[in-house]
Amino acid sequence: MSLDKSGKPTKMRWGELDEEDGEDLDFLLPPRQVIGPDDNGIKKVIEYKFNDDGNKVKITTTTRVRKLAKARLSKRAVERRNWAKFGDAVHEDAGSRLTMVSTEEIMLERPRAHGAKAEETKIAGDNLAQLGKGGAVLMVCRTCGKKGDHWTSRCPYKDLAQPTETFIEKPAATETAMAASGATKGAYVPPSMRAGAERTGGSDMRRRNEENSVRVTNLSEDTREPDLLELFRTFGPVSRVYVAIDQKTGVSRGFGFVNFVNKEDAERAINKLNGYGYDNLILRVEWATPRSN
DNA sequence: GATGAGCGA
Repeated sequence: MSLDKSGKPTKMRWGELDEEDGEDLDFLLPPRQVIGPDDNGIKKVIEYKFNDDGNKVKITTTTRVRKLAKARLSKRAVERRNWAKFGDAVHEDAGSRLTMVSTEEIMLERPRAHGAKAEETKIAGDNLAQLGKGGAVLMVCRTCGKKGDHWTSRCPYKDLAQPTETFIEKPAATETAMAASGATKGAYVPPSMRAGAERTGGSDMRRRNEENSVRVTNLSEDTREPDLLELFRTFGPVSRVYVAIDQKTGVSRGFGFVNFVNKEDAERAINKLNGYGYDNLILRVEWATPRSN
């Protein structure tokens, strides 16, 4: 309970609360201040009020912070309690509410997938501008770079590892690359096409994607891609696994494909796993014939 | 016995 200097209770009773004479002159009073709690757990609150006679009264409330609670706090926690408050909490009585709902507005920055948004919009705008002029060729094959002829998926060279000098010139510098292909600023240039990239002899051109493809048949119905990967990865890096699934029933069709990065690994896998008992069935593992498309 | 899905500038 709080007492003022004369020993009279200072807290107003509920009944008295709204019965004062309308005037609210509280803003004329000095601000309320909180001191402590000090090392002994003593906390003082100094407030000023007008009493019934309209005189300014200083009210000092002294309380003892519960020792028990304090004892439970770690040293670090006690230390944190003494940190200076910031934000809206500055106006809060220390310890009056341990948790408070923030009324502050906090702007969150949205993460972007890649590149700057501003840049993207600009690019889109440029394309639109070109469209407007009617001169834009939007169909550019990403494999061979040919414009207006076919999509990447229809590229006659899509199974080849890299475009050769036959249909795309290797630029001297990145800037030239962008200028030559008419690409917008910031377009991706694959490492193999960057200036200074070494070109391995044209003869050992490796096939892309579909190469070192191994067909696995006689799989049990519940064999899934992770299982296949688990089984085949012991031979070397695997670039892709696929298990044919019946689109209607969702059931495995009993065969799949595994693509190896290295041909030798694929070969060893075929030799080792063909005829290998797996899930009570005997696997057949052999080279896959290229996909017809 | 059997050879794969899907997207779009």
